[in-house]
Amino acid sequence: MLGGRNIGGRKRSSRQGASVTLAEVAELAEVSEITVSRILRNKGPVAEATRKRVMAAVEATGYVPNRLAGGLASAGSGLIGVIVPSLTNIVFPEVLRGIHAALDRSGLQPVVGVTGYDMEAEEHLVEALLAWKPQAMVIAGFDHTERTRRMLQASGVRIAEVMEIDSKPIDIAVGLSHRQAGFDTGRHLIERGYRRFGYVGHDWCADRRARLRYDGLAACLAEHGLGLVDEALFEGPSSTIAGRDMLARLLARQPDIDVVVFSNDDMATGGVFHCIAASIRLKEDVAIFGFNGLDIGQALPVPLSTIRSNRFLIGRTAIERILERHERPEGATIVDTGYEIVIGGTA
Amino acid sequence: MLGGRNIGGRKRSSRQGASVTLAEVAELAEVSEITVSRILRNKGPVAEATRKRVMAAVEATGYVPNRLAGGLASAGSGLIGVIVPSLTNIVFPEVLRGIHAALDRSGLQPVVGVTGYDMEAEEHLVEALLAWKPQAMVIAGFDHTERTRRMLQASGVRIAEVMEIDSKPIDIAVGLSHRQAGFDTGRHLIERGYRRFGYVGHDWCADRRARLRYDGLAACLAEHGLGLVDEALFEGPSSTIAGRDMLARLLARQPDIDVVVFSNDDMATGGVFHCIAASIRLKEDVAIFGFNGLDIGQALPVPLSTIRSNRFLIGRTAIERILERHERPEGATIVDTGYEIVIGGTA
DNA sequence: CTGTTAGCGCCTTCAA
DNA sequence: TTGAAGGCGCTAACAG
Repeated sequence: MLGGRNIGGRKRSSRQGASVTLAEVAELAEVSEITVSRILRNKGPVAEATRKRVMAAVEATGYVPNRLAGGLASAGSGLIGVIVPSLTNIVFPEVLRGIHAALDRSGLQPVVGVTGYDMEAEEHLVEALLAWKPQAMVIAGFDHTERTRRMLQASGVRIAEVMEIDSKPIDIAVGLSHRQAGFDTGRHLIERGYRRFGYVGHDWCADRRARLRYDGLAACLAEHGLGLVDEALFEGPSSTIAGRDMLARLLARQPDIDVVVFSNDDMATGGVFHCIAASIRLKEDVAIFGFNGLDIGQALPVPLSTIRSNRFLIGRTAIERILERHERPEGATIVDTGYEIVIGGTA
Repeated sequence: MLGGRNIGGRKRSSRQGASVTLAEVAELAEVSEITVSRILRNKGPVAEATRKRVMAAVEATGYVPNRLAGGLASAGSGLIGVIVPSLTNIVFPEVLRGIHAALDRSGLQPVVGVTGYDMEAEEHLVEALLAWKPQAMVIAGFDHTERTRRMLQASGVRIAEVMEIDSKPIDIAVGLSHRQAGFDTGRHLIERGYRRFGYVGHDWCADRRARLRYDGLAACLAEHGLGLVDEALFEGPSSTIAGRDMLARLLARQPDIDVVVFSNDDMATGGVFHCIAASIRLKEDVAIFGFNGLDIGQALPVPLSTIRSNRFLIGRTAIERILERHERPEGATIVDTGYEIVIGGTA
């Protein structure tokens, strides 16, 4: 086929992969490089006959375009930088899912960095990812070093700061108001008749959004002339075990608390487990309230009362908004993806 | 400082970011481009004075290297392609964690693709990621289309197929034998005196590894002259809710089953919830056994009996092995990351 | 220790 | 409808 022309004459670098280049495909198809390039990108007019010949050559050689070269020659790299603090906490993989869903078949690929809730690490990652000349950048939260902020600002590309909307973004923020969510938690529980509030939380240094919810809750209680009876804080990341242990500790100190607000569903699930194991009746003896609306909470023997944040939606929306417009607009934008109170059976 | 030299004279393309280039830094520092390049990469000998001057220029300009250009000019892109079937199932984020951990400060970045358990989608992803000329490729499982396998093979880069080791890899496999794990599950439970086995599973089309475990279990039972009394299969992805519902259904049909093996911990956790809600005594009335060894299982009111696979280790090991050697060796390698039976309290 | 030359593989701009 | 020339930003290989 194709006359079996020998394309071996060209001097080939002996480098990685020794992959087929546009030039080789062009030679085999007996057209110029640019014609092959045009056909592969569906750009500009091409004769059907030429297209067929070229596609055959592409097939025959097993050509895979080099996007490094493509990105360098044209403007965009076709990469999206994504920075999350953790993959352990299920909420971030869910944001990633949303990002992948929105990116599907766009020809763009996410390059993911994980900070481990460390702002220094984040700074290095931003620098590293910016070196790929990404089309855009998605980053969790507003907690950046001054230099990180400068780099993002100077990059000129679109920046989505996701998860929260309680601060002013560089470009666009997508998420929910954690402070308001905390406030609404308090109001909801007060309306349901609870008065003696406890709180079980995890490390705030790492998770500033948990702190915002706490602040909102405290503000709400204060507004109603109430306050937290007691709180138990775990010095580490949130986990089911931590929630279980901390609730045990809190109830040992304050047996007459009637509702405990947890920093998130993982912790709250642990609280539910403690109650089951210790034969404490949920809601009657003590009520439990979480945050996130994870699937696991709804599968518990008694469905967890909580607030559903929309992680998938956050990821998807961030990408959608960013792709709408390639250049960064003048003012900042805030997109509120909202939240809903999930009634459940534990509060 | 630096005499405030004007670097504006150079014609600048008005393209994306209009970012600072090596040439500009070089001009400002009054050295050649290659010198700046060397300094930034710590390659070759450089006078301390020059280094200082160059670093100052880098600072002053806010230079960010362009890795597209760097990758094109040198051999490696500095990208690692990673393909997973899902981010919903927590095991894959855990593998990603291992990958990120091993990549930390290596200067390599993962580019992640998600297939949704779809081999067509996987094929597109492999093609797309290969276009970035990745240094290596990590991909979950052995289930690829013929073309996918050809592309991976032809790429010449190192390929790690992770999660399982029950088939022959293209280059290197890192994971555990799911068939053997299933077999050992059977043996362990038989040793503990269980005889009337039930099985609760999820969609096998998507999750072939669950199928392998099932086959191993069945083989073990057969070897002991036993068989599954009954099984309940959920037509969809694994989830806690599904496990809960399916166990309810199974026990309604077969009240005298004494142990139920679940396709994984998510499903098994649902099973535990069903028992708690229905006041079925775990182990006495019915025993439950999972697979994965997730944290959630160990935080349950009764810790789940299960098998711990080592997802983090799988991800980390895959990267470590791959980075050991840049060229793909002749023969295939298999790395068994093993598993342990977690005794727990449900079986 | 530093610079020169010559690409990497592709795409943009112009011309035919 | 196709092609030629030049360059994207960087680095390898050799000089000096």
